[in-house]
Amino acid sequence: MQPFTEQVIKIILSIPAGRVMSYGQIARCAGNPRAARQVARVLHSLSEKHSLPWHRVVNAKGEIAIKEENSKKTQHTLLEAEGVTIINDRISLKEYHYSPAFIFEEY
DNA sequence: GGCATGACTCCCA
DNA sequence: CTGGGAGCCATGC
Repeated sequence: MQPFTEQVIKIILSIPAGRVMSYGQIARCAGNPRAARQVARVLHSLSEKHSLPWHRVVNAKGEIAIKEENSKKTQHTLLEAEGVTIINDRISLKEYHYSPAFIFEEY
């Protein structure tokens, strides 16, 4: 067993360029379907320290979840640079949603 | 142990 | 489409 936070970090690191995952799905893959908020919290506090590809993480609607305009713009730019098309600040989850080959079970 | 925090999600008006 | 409200729970002080 590993801390939920580490599971989350590993999953985020496993997201390939040009793909995105929602907070909810990351939480599910970490074995905790209702921990979407914890995922958010992890990013809020650890993204910079761990150099995580947080720009590949969006909310359930495929929109950029971050509030700060500056970072939001950065994420938008980074995603398009990886080939993700963003229409009306919305990403087509059908096309870009990523399902990891592994999944952490309940621990 | 208690309490606040959080870049969420789901549901309904 | 927007907005509000409830549920959710790991983490840190």
